[in-house]
Amino acid sequence: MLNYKHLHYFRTVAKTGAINRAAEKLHLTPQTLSGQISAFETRLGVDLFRRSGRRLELTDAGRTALTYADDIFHIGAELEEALQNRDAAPVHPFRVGIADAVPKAIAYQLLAPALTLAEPVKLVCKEDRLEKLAAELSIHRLDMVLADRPLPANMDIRGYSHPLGECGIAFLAAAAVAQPLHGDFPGCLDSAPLLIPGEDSALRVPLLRWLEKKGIAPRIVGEFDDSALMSAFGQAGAGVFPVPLTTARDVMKQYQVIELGRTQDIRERFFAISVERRLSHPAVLAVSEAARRSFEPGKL
Amino acid sequence: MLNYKHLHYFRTVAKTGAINRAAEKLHLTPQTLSGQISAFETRLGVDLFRRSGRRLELTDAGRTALTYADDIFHIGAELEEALQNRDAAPVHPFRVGIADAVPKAIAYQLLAPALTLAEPVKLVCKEDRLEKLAAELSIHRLDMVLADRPLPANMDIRGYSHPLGECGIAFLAAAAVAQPLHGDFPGCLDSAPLLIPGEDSALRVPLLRWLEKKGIAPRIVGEFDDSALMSAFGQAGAGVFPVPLTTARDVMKQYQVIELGRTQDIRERFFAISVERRLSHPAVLAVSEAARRSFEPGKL
DNA sequence: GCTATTGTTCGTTTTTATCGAATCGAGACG
DNA sequence: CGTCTCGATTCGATAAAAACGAACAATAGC
Repeated sequence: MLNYKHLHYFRTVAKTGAINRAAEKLHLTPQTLSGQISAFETRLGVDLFRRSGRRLELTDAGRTALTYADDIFHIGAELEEALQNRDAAPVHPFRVGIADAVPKAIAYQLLAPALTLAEPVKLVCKEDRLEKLAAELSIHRLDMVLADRPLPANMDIRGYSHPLGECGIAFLAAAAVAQPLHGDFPGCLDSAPLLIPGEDSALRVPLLRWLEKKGIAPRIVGEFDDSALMSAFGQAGAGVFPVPLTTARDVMKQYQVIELGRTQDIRERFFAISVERRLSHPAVLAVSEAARRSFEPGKL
Repeated sequence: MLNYKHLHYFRTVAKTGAINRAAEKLHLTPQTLSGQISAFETRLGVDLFRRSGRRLELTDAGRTALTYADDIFHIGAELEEALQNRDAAPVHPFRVGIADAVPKAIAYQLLAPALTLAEPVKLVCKEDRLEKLAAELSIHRLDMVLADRPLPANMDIRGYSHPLGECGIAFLAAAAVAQPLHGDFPGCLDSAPLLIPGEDSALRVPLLRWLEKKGIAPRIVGEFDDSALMSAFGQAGAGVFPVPLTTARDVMKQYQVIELGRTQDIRERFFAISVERRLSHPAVLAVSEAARRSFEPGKL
């Protein structure tokens, strides 16, 4: 029988990337966490982490375990909520799925218009991998999905992807990281520490290709599915990280990082995916219309 | 934070219907289980069971919690399996979803041909509600879904429903239940205790309509999503229960029940749902072809 | 080569889960 | 109506687990 407490500990460590931080988050001491993780690995008979130096990184098995763990605790949270709100008014909420790769600030920016409609709507957000969200969309458990790419063709789902807008990207970094870099942008990125989006992001491939074409070879020190986590690491000085231009100003302010440079060659795009060809849900409509305005070139 | 150990205990009690039996299954004493369940309810702030006499029955909240719990432990089991078979040969298995409403005997009958193919296939079965299975089908995590209805139109999934066959149904009951009934079939069903399929079953509505049209008003004493569970209750003398004719003979033998009568007016149908229009997966093809033979009228 | 940081090991303490014995309540039965 | 049985429950004692403190090992940065 799987130990779900251990699974939870594992997930926290995997998400934060360090036993230290996870221990703090869980209100535990590092030695406890270390022991529990080892016990978990022993019971499973599989190594979840590779100990490289004093650093922990997920093994292949760890990565698959993490995706399952995400599912499990996601449903667990839903369960709790379902039981709490059991006697609440059965209002039909506006259910939006947000692909992991979409920066939270963008998601907010895109969704905000839905909250200012004449009739008040209850917004229910769910974050997950696009694949999962699309499946939920197909069985009408979501009204809309926000993603950084259209609905992939290999998913046999009747859905329509409405482009919301696109923009270039900016490269940001903490001052301590930016200072030592020499040369102009983008040359200064050469051999600089760089954080890149994870495999689920549509940005990843164009970004790597752009670097290659420019003859720039940064040191890729981290890979993040979640852009907020990437920003946090960037703030801490882990490396240079890309953000969509629409949010660059806010990120710089919030995370106290500076801009190294920007390019319009790499385009970050955003889509609203719905099952209806015509956007009829008033909230979906509001989001879609507002998006066109907010991505006007003048604003960037 | 949800206590997953408690959730597991809860699920076992809910599934077995009694603390006693659950305790035995879990290798625990009843008093432990009782205490842990109470603690769980207290922490959740919701009653999961209603204590009616010395019997336990699920509350409304309990029922919803159970469906979530099923999901959670289902994924948990998948996780364990995924980690165990990590170094096994990456054989691409034949992944079949079986809607809850499909009797297990039928599922076996339909799938058996896939196991006798020239090249051996590894069959992976997953049971769930049709809705969930269809979603997994759409993202290619299943090759085929067996259901008792075509793909509902309100799910916006590109899938094709291939009719596998159909048959009438038989009404079975334990001898002790059948004896006191007077009159011919179907009149004898009037005011008889009857078990019916749950809401997810395509059979439910036609069955109720048929009874109404015949002017028969049985006492509906139970409702089951799972036909095997229904048969078990039927065997124990809970009431008369319907089964598809194709399996009537086997059920009568296995559960020591007798047939009250049969009708061809209510049709139980079976479908294979796949994402491809043309059935190309050899195993899917084998299943589909064999189905036509096994449902020949002569065999019923 | 120091030093701060990060993860681990070991024995002890605290918390949680479990059990045995006894109790309660509902239904069955003479 | 009492009595018996069965299932759930309460309570204090006991066992298992999780968590901690202290000490240690390894590494990256200075």
